[in-house]
Amino acid sequence: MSQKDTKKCILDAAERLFAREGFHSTSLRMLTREAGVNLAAVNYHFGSKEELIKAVIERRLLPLNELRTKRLQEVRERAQQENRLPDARETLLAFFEPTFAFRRSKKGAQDFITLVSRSFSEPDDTVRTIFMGLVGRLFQLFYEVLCEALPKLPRETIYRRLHFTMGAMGQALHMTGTCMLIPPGMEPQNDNDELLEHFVNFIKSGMEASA
Amino acid sequence: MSQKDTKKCILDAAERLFAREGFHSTSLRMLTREAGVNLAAVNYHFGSKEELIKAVIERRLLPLNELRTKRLQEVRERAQQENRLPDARETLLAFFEPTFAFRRSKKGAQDFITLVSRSFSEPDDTVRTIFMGLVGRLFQLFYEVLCEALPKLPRETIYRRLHFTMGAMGQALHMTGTCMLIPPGMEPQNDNDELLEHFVNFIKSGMEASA
DNA sequence: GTCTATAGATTGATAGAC
DNA sequence: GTCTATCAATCTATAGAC
Repeated sequence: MSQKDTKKCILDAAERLFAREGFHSTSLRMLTREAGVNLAAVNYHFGSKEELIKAVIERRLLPLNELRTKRLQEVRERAQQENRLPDARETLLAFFEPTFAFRRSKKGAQDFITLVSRSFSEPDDTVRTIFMGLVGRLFQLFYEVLCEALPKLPRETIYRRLHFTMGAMGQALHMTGTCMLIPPGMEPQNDNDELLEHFVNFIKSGMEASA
Repeated sequence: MSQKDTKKCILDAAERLFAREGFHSTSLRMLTREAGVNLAAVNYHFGSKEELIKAVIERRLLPLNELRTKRLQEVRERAQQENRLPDARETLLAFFEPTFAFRRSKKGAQDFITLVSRSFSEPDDTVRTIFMGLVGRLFQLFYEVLCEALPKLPRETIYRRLHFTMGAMGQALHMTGTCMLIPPGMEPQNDNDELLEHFVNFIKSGMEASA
């Protein structure tokens, strides 16, 4: 197996296991067995278990964040050129369309989503610090464009609502996974576009509520 | 130390450490040292680490769920007696008022909230299964009263929005903890009533959005 | 009921042969 | 780069003295 394949196999297995079993519950033995590589390979290629989780998160999050940042900047610039305020729905879509699209884009994306959704409330410093470092500037931008789109609302109100929104997003993104309520006879709909539509409707209405 | 004190010390320390370090990262050595009791005390009093986490969750959640259930049933019965539909805001408050009040009621409540917020996306079967078993019927009731309050909306829409809501609640409840965005010069407001008010406004608006 | 001591298993990491 | 073998530390759980 080439070096590149080995690294990729480890990253794939780590993504799957860290998401399904948790970071601490996943041992390197479990992980390397699942990846079909030698036990020593993780430390050789990544240095440590901590460096591995960092690599797992960065592999997916860096490109996704770049895309979301670009979309948000476009919304802001288009509004400036047309001498108007950014539209709230456009702003939300700039952030959530790439996010929900990513969810269906790649093998392992659902596992990654689970991993990230949990990072908001992750107790482990390693994981949470890595994650927060990667999304901080993006969230700041999202917050600023939202404030421009909703100039009548106090900024603290938007700030709070953005937190609520991020929590809601976490649930929305892994709704395909475990559902907490299973009303009899109700099949969870997993169509991605429909889910995004429902989600943005919900959030837009909540965001625009009078303060 | 009396038997009762020992059990309580263990429960308190477990609540704190499971919330702050995670279930798997907390060893019995760490836990019993923090509690000021002997290493063997956990297994003597609770049987195993798994039984301990169950006891930690049940101690707080059983009384809280009883209260929320009672409040929801009252909303439903009052509407029936007055021959009208339940009010959406009343329904939301029946669930969230006790929840947010609990957050400030007891020492250790904030740690417990952290623990529970994370349970929605908890990878560990032990924790998630215990938690889901304890809230399943309550969530079902909440869902039903909401459907009665919002008869114009498709039930699947309410079902989805209830998931979003639960995710948002998780973020709202530990907003006192780590904040992801810290816009310069903005001090997070931690007044409980105000947070509840903001939250219910947000959720009510999202819940009532046309489908 | 509380303690010490320890069994028995598993962990992350590394040294050294190939 | 990949492997085996192993170290040193940690873990949960328990046996047995007091």
